[in-house]
Amino acid sequence: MKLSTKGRYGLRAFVDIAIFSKETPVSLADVAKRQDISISYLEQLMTKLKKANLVQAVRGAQGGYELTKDPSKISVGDVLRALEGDLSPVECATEEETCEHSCGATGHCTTRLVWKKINDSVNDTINNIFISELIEDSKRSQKEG
Amino acid sequence: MKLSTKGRYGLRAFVDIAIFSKETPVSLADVAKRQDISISYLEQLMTKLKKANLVQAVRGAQGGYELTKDPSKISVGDVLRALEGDLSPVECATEEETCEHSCGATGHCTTRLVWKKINDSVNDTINNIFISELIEDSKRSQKEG
DNA sequence: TATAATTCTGACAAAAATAGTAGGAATTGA
DNA sequence: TCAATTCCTACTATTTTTGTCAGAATTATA
Repeated sequence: MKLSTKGRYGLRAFVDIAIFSKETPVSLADVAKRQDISISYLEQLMTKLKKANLVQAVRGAQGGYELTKDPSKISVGDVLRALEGDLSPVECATEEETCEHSCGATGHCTTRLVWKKINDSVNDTINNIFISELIEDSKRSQKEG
Repeated sequence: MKLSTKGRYGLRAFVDIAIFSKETPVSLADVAKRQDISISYLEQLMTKLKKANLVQAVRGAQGGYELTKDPSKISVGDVLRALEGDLSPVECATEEETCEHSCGATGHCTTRLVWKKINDSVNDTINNIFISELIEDSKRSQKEG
């Protein structure tokens, strides 16, 4: 049940961009330095975030990335799903049909209820944390630290 | 964020044993047939469940496995953690120290709050589903189906 | 216009984790 | 004794993860 580095690095990078792109776009070189993630890998992550329409790129010199919307309108769930795909603990937790094909259970699937509940609780959680909150949190800790 | 087959098969196998071991222990051969999981693989899973003191084995002919406690006293969380280890989405979600070593963040870690919240919600969920409920659910669906 | 700073794209590859299998030893009820 | 069973230790194929690399395309600026 571990999140891959895509999700972990990606969310950090996203928050970094959110914080530093207020006036001008942020280059991946800058994100890479601050977050200690290679530029190449960040490029992969950005591809996913662009497809999900969460960031937009400005190409060429002085270019970089910026958010497409206000950070208060983007949830952690949006970002993580863009990076990791569906976060459900098993395939059949999101499908509506029976899960016979995926778990081999004939007829009723005893454990499906469990997977659905896990899925719901994870989504409830991450859909209700917004990037703006993480930015605030970061600012607050900078003052304190 | 997928559960491995250890967790998926293991929980199914566990519920199977819970249901069929009321009077005599259940052999893995029987579980294997009903759940369509190889005996060899089940053996691996049982090792983990035994270590966690959730099942006990009866060796020799007519032997098998049975639960160590009443199914109403065993949560899905107990079983899944025995099979998968810690279910937290990242390493640092359960540790108390800073997570500098695991995520590379210097100082305050912006995203740690997120991982902790996910971790808490998953654990809340699975700690409050008991094996007895899954058994009831299974019986109910047998009557209906 | 030349150059440097960027993103964009696709291919590649090492390492780690997953998902098992295989063989045989040990135990025990009938 | 023997058949059924758990126990234990290796082994291995496949898949996923975690990146790297090379170079093309784009664009601001000197």
